[in-house]
Amino acid sequence: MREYSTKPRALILEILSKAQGHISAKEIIAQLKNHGQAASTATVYRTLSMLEAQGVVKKMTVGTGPACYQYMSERACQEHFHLKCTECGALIHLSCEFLHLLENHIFEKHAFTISSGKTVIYGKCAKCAGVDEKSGVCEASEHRF
Amino acid sequence: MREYSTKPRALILEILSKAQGHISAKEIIAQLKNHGQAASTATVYRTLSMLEAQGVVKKMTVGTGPACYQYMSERACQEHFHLKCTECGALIHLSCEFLHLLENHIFEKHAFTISSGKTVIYGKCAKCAGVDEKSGVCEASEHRF
DNA sequence: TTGCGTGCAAAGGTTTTGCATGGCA
DNA sequence: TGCCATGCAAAACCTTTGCACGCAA
Repeated sequence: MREYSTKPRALILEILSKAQGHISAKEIIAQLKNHGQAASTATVYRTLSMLEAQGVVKKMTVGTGPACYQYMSERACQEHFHLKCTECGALIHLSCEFLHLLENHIFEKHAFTISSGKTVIYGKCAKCAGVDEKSGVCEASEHRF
Repeated sequence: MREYSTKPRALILEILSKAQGHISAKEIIAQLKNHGQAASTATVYRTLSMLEAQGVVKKMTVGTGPACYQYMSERACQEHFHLKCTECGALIHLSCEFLHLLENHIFEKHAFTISSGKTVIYGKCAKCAGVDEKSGVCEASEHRF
């Protein structure tokens, strides 16, 4: 069962590796169209499934929505959490040291191993709650979709 | 906007309250058929959506599969967090000071207002992860289903 | 009587699959 | 040349929605 190196696969991998954080199958297909439609829907899903099995990408689902995939580079390996605004639907991608402390606490004191990729924290974002965007600063990378 | 008390709703609530742990919409529909098909698919989804908004049931997704719903027997479930084991399905109710610190941190440093009642933290419980149940103790109330 | 709740069917979006063709090694 | 990969279309799956009718209050 050899594996071939094809054009669609190379493109999909490239898109995944350049993506900020996670990306959905739909977005990958959209980006492919800009490159001249070099892979069909079925190929995208089949390739993603293969890459997931190989551990090259990580699959995560946010709520009931479509699955998202994240390329596992050294940098992207930082586990992160998701904040989802229940009003406007914004998804905030958050890597923050405090959340690692949370994981440690829950593990050490409550013997529960958090799966950050699967966990979504619901609430209201600054806009919808009418709060000043940045009352403070935290050593964290945030990315908003 | 008054609310009516109807037969389908009563049946759906009964099935939810008798379910061990979580139950999917599909399973609810299957059980309804045994009772003589007293509610349609659409009604099940509409009712579940309504109950979720009221905080009577909690919606949770395990992997890519269909959404599952779990009846919240205690009304005080708004003030604490829930840990859901993705392997055995156990739902752990957790009131812990650390989680209040988390809420404060996320609010002050990331301007996001967490809704603890709507948030479900996914991961593996001690049994499924093969970890000693209590390596430490925390000032917290835990309740397992 | 009022207007919410229901059922049916159709549509919606995401993901998978069958089958013939195309392309890497 | 031998297989694997691809494309297309259709299907599978879960969930939502439109619309007319039914029913609780």
